[in-house]
Amino acid sequence: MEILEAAAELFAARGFHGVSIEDIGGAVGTSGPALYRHFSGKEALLAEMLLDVSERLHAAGASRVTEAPDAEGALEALLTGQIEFALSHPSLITVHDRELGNVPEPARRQIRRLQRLYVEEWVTVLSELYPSCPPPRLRAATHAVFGLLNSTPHSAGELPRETMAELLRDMARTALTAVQDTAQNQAKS
Amino acid sequence: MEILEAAAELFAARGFHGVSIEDIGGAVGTSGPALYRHFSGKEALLAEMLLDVSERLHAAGASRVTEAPDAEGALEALLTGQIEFALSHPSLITVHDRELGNVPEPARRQIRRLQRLYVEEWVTVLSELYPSCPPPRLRAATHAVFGLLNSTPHSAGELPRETMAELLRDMARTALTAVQDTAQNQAKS
DNA sequence: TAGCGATGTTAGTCATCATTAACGTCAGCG
DNA sequence: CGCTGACGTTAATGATGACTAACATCGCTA
Repeated sequence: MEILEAAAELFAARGFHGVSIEDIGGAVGTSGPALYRHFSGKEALLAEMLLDVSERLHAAGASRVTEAPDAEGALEALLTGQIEFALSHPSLITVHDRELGNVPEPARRQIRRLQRLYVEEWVTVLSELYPSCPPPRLRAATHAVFGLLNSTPHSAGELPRETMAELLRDMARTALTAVQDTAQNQAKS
Repeated sequence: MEILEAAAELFAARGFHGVSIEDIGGAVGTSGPALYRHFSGKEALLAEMLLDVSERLHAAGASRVTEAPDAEGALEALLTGQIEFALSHPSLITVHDRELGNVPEPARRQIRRLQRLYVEEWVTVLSELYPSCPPPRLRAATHAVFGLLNSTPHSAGELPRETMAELLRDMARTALTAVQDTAQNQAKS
């Protein structure tokens, strides 16, 4: 929906509370209250936006993973999917990890659930690649990789898209090989 | 200052516009307008907060780097400094890269300048380690590493602090070794 | 001890904003 | 033709919130 696109840009730039219904309306050529024909309110709009993102990430991840022949392939698929999304929709990525707190409760739980599932997809794949690594460590590593990949909005335009995608993929893949290096510290404690 | 600490927590949790002057006052035991004895306004408060963070990061980075014997040591110092800061002040980190847009213009430029200087410290050190890498690529890699290190607020409590610090350091260090792998692609294009 | 400067307090004031009301337009279809 | 439902529009309305005013308190020092 065009409205959600525009709202994402605005939310990413100024934050949920920094954007008025008028602003969003203005961005799509209508004025203000027209949006209530499409969304029951500002928070509902945000909820739908985040729900959609979480679903897309989770679903894309799931399908890519089950299609992969082995764990390495699955990781590759997850990386590619996340990078693709992050490069294509930087503002959605930004809003997705900033504004969960502004989603009202029925939807918030569901979004959290999808996010958790998505993280667990990564953790499952990583568990297979690094069986000696305890899951909490893999979870932390996963969040770190998300941070790395989602840095995209901060370095927009520094590099051509394909180059950027490769750089991120290489850095992420390489970073993950470090996850077991100090695993002994974790195991012995 | 206690006020800035409290405000940072609140801004990190709900965003600049999602926090009222009353909220901040309440968090430090006074009520609302008392804050105007210490700051000329809400935006000025944010400006001071971000300016302070940028200065601390930049200054700490600079001093650590000049003390280091070689480029490897300098990178190590930068990593340690950033990780230390990110683990100690997660909400400042969060606010620092979310709310620049809400800082009014005289101060914004200065914060941007400090941020740029800080990034350039990293790029300079990395240039020494990977001379064949063009600076834009190193800049993108630096932002990616920041993203990785600043993932801390998202994985709070998953691991004990020391373990987390080591994991982040190892992942970041390792990720950076990937920066030259595909550098040929960049060089030949 | 009188006065002052720093710091709070409570009660406005004035904007902004989400949301609703009341009122068109108009395409499609009976 | 005339209705209906989708979609917009421009006024309220009612909160909330930043900021200011007017008025304490109180430690300090002349």
